[in-house]
Amino acid sequence: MALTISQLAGEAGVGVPTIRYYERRGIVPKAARSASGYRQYSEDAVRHVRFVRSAQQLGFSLEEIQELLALRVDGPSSCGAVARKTRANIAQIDQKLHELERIRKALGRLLVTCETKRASSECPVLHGLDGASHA
Amino acid sequence: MALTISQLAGEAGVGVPTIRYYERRGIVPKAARSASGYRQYSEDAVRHVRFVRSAQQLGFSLEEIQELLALRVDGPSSCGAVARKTRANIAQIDQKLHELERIRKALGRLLVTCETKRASSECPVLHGLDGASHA
DNA sequence: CTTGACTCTGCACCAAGGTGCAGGGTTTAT
DNA sequence: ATAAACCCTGCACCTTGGTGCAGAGTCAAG
Repeated sequence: MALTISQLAGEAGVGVPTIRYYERRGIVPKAARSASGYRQYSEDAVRHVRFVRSAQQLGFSLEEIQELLALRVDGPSSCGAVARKTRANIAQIDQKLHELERIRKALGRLLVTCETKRASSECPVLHGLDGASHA
Repeated sequence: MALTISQLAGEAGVGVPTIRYYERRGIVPKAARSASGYRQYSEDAVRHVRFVRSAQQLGFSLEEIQELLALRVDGPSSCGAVARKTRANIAQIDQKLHELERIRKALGRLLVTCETKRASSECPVLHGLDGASHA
């Protein structure tokens, strides 16, 4: 027996409009319709939407996920392509990690200044920010 | 002598519309005007905009920057408040770091599977994503 | 005194991933 | 049989940090 859109949404952990949005975007195939025009889904659809959410949690954009799904249709022959995309994503994440660490260090330095030079007339954090563009 | 908006933008390393946008948002005070209605800026404005850019680079949103600027007006007495905000930002960044590391590990695991089990009929990356929501 | 570069205002638009609403039809439970 | 809860479509709107454009006025150089 088929699932309604809200059942699918519930199973997959997303909102109802999100499913319709995915369908419009082509991320999920167009659903079959009942006589009265209601969308009907199989268990496969649940797995499909869960796949999308999982990939999103791993930092893939919807556009990238669409590409991954297209590769999946091509079968195991495209495994190498998927691996390549995954490696590219890892590289992107590493870059974000470095950037965040840079920021963290800069903020940490500001805090240390703040605690050691509390007596000065200017707040060292705000003062430090004035010239931080060279960081 | 006063700076024009494009001179300010050039000095501060932003675009001209960005300055007007900051003014609309209240992130930069309303500029004085010449007889013909042109905005006039002092060197202080350059420092002000640079402050905004620096804080942005440190991961503060424009809304947070607005709060920081408001604190600055209150003088050094609010240094503690600034430090508190900075600490909150560091905590937020640490959370992002953990999240990215979690993602990185998951992607790395998928890749390893991909390389060791290449022979299987399903691409392990795509297969792995199906259930990755429990990660 | 004209030409080109600059400025003004207000409005619309962009990414990304949705969310919300109006106005109508359907299904389910009581 | 009727009310609640669900579904449909299409459209507008939200976030954040801007960007682009049209139409009009202004400033500096030649």
